[in-house]
Amino acid sequence: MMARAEHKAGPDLREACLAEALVIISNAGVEKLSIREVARRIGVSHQAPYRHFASRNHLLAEIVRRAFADFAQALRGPAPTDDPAADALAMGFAYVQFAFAEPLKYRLMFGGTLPDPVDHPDMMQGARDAFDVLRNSLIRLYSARGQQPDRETIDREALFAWSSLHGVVSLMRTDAIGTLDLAPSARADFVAHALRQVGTALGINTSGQEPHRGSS
Amino acid sequence: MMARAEHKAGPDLREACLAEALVIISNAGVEKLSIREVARRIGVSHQAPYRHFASRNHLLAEIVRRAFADFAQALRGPAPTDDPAADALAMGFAYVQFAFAEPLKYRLMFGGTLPDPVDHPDMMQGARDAFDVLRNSLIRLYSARGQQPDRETIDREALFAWSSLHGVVSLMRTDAIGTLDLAPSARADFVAHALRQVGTALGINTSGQEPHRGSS
DNA sequence: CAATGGTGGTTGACAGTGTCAACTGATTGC
DNA sequence: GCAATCAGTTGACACTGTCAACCACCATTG
Repeated sequence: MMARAEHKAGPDLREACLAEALVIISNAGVEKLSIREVARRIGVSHQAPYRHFASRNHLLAEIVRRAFADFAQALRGPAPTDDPAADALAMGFAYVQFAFAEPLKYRLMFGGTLPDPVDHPDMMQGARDAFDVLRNSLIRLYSARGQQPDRETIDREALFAWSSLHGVVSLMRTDAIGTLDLAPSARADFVAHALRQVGTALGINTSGQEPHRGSS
Repeated sequence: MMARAEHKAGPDLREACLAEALVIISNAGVEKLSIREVARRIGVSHQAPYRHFASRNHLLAEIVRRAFADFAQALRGPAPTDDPAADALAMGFAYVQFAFAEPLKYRLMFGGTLPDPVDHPDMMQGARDAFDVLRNSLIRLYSARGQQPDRETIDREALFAWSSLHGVVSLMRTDAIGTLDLAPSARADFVAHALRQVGTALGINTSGQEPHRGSS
């Protein structure tokens, strides 16, 4: 009688799983992601996803991998002009914008609940790509000043820039910032201000824009 | 025959649970923390901890609360001298040092898997305290320069400093930094360099220490 | 064409989890 | 002395990930 529900999703069950997993994560958080729930929603047996993902973490790792890839792409987004300083700032904005436009992905990438990268070597490829984008932007920046810093210097500055941006976004997203009783405008300006400060530390003087406190 | 194991822990079962939970978390990560495992290790029934904690998250929230309290204490640690700039830098070091000395607690606080602060109002008290410590340090810093910035400015700068430090530590801890192929010395100097850069952005010129790149 | 094997799906178990409910033994206040 | 409360117990229930065995189909070969 072949009653058995007609082998639902076809060959794209893998994609369906990934899509549904994203829905779950965005609704209930990553820790609520369960393979059984994914299967249930798709209308397929609880074991079916295991044909496509060796474990829950493998499913999650694939989602994270794509998130990193998107992230790297977003950083590559602003086409380079002939002003490396402006480009660097644009990349900073792109970073923050991505974090706000795709909070889900961002949280996935930097939220700390990643599957162990050792078990999922490809997962972090996008992270490496993104870091290269940042490195290159800094190299252009230095080179426009007639400097040719060595790799250590570049890596140091890149790490600093990245970590500052990450810290900014991270504090924004953490509930920590919600529980601090901040002056309202401070919270609003926070991102722009932090970007400006990072620029300052890297020796970019935000063109035309006078720093609003007189010192230095 | 009163065989029932002699009501083990006494009134400090609560403390025993917290201690054992810390062991579990440090060995296997926070997501492996389970009330049943805690109970099992202490040698008590799987339901006993519920006398002291309404749920697994309440147990976790108490651990997090103490971690934040310790953190605030660590930031208060360096006694203020008469050099606010040096004090601010010392606080930066204290921040990073805490993160390295107590990676477990730090990960708990900023790892992103916190119980919802709305359900655990006291949990973040230490975070607010720590932020106040930072605010005060900056106020002293400005005031030593003869400035009296308003609260928005202070909050902005405090957020920037905090987020940068957090970003630094966060990248250090994330496996992300492990998967980037960095110049080795860049990784080693990273923290010191970032602290210096944050100081630069805040207008602190690290005394006697010439910035190693010539510009401005 | 028939046998074969892989591929994608199924059901059924098992151990582990959080948590509700009902119970028991001791301690304590009246 | 006795009721109440506290601290811990056992026993369930629903949920999870994952292993194992099974089944249906499709494409391949012989």
